[in-house]
Amino acid sequence: MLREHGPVSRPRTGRNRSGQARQAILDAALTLALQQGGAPTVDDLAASAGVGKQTIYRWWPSKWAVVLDALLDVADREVHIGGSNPLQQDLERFLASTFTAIARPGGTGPLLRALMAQAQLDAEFAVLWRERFIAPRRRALVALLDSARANGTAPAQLDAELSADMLLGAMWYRLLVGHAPLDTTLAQQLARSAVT
Amino acid sequence: MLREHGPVSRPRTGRNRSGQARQAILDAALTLALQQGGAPTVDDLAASAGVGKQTIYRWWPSKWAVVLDALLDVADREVHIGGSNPLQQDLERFLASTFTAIARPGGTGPLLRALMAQAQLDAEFAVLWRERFIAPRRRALVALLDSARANGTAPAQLDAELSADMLLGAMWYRLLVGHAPLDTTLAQQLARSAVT
Amino acid sequence: MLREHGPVSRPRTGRNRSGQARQAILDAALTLALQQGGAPTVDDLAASAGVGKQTIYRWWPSKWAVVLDALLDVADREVHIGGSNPLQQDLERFLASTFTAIARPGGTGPLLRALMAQAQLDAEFAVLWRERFIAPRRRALVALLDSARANGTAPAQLDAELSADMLLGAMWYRLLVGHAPLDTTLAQQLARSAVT
Amino acid sequence: MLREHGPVSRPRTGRNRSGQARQAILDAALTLALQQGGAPTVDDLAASAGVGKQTIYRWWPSKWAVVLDALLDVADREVHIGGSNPLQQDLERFLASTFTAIARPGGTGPLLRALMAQAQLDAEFAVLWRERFIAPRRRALVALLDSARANGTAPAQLDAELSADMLLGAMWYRLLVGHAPLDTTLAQQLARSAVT
DNA sequence: ATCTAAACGAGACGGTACGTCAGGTCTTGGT
DNA sequence: ACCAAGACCTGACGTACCGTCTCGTTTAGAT
Repeated sequence: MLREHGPVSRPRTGRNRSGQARQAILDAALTLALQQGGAPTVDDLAASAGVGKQTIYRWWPSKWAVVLDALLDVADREVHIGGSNPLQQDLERFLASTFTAIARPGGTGPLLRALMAQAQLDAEFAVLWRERFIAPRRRALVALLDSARANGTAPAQLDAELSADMLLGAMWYRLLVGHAPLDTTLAQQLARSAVT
Repeated sequence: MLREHGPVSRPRTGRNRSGQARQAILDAALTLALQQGGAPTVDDLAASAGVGKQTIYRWWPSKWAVVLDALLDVADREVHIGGSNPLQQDLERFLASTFTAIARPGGTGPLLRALMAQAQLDAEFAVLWRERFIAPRRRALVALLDSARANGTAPAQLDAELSADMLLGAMWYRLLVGHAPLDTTLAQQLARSAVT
Repeated sequence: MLREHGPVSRPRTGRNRSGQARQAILDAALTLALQQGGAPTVDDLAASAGVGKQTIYRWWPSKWAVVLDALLDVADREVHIGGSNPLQQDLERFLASTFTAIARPGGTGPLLRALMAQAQLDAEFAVLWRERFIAPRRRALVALLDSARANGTAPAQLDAELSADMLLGAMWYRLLVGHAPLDTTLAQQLARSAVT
Repeated sequence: MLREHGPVSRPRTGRNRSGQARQAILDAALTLALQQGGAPTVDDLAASAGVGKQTIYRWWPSKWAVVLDALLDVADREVHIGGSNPLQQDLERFLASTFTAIARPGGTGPLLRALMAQAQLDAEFAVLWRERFIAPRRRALVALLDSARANGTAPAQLDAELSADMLLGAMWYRLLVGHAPLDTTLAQQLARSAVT
């Protein structure tokens, strides 16, 4: 949902937004997007949600924003953030759970690839993508690294920003290029490399 | 150009003109692609090259393959591979020259983003992209890292494959997300992190 | 206003119909319709009248019915029916005044064309159009012709129904096709042709 | 076919217009239009003709122009023009054959109504309609009336233009209003009225 | 003075059709 | 034989209106 109104300026009248339609759209978007590994056509999305196209365009600037919203509703369900254990352990768990959510059958991998691709082609969506998906996850990782340095389980000279880019970069690079899998082995290797 | 003809078996008349068309297509592709930061429409490309659309599809499977070819013609012109100096020095030069070619005004950054995006949406192009662009560059970096380990300027336990993914991953991650620039500072940081 | 209630069966409660809204709708309809030479969109009509769309659909079956009502409010203001003079004179006056109301700048011509057009596309509206606009005017003309035959100022063998169709037909044909103006010359010619 | 090129200015290259597609479009247009008594949707028309929508918009400014072209291909097949017999006889035959083509089951009546309606709503189409359909038919009738006056089977003072408007006007008025049928009785009455 | 019910402005909703854009294929006539 | 020009089919897009369906508010007769 993008058109959030601030504190009510004018007494709203008129029919309220249909939560039913909103949810049907998000559900259909997620289902179709996971099935196809990309955004469905707007017509398919509307038809599958039992909704008029205008209702989609009324609330989202593009179908990609819908898919992003749908994704955000389910993302992080399975991701382990941690923060109180030795860094290598927390990091490995974080990465492993992330990789699993992405790479398992029916996982979000194809969807993430399509969304990252769309962010390259559509500057307007790029903003949403960066601010609502990429940045929060990167911030969480940076925070994890910083707190580890503070409690001594990470080297003092560790640069959290740089490490985050290398860790997430390796993940995305593998996901986008596909030359090697995102598996637990990789999670271990990355976690170990971060603490040395 | 993908349908490379073997050594010319029979003297051909139209060949001269064809080579002319091929170059016009590549030139137009590069010019338009750099201008727009993405692939032009096929009609625009053909018109701008003074060529029929069919002539494009006769030699390339899609306009993206054209753009890739055009990119390969100019890529690496400015990239410093090295190999005989201490790793940190070679690596920093390699990364810095790469980043410059990408991030300078009129650089290939927007083009790389668009091609990486397209590789996510088009499985056929993904193969070309991986084999003709991504893999060679990754191989060069892995070779550099391996040789450095051999001559002792890199730690013995360095995992070249993993390091390559982290280094290139960081680069692509920044390029695709755009949260921070690809500059010489980053090159230094990455080079230093690789030798520790 | 179409939904006339019969004798009150049950004691009515609830807010009364707003005469203000009704008039605002008719005014807006007439203004916009004359401006644009056709029916405005329902949204425009409602907005321009400061009214909800439902208020329109509560009282009229379609926007066309609104425009028809608006037209009936102003039609015949300037039309001279006559009946006591020689047919040619009465007829000429009737036709001339009708033509003027239609063809003068800001006249109802464009509106009549649009309504006749809509009657072809919408069977439900066709009934309204025929019964509330077309038929009364045709009846008036037939009555005029019949009374003229009775008082001897028209030929005894004159077929009033046929003549009415020819006179009104010529008018509508010129209005709809636009190959020649609806002017006083035409009124004279038609009036003369009717009495021979 | 609307985009007639003048005398060839530049040697034409490129694929020629597909006569097959053109005919398929016209056939589908006629079939669907007669079935539905109006223009089909552009999607239906394209699908039914096995053609892309763009192919329709490439050659006709609107679907209505297509339907008009389709109608012109079949119009006049059954209309008897005459010209060498007494006016009343020629006229009656002309009108009767016209009425039959319009009013018989599966006739062009509904289509003519829809086209006349569209001409009221779409100024661009109105030009086509007037010039390619209405005017030629009116000219034929005027010529018939004029020649009859010349050979003495029509009154000397007959005004061919006015009579044409009254005859065709009566026809269109009945067709558009629908208060009475277009039958042979009407043809007789109109023919008789023209010669008195 | 309350209650009930209808009409009201507002505006979101499901739908239909529109006209446009781009991709990749096919066909013609000129060189 | 090759090629420019360009017509073709396909499929998706985003927009314009339509007529219906809520909202919460206002108004007026019945209790």
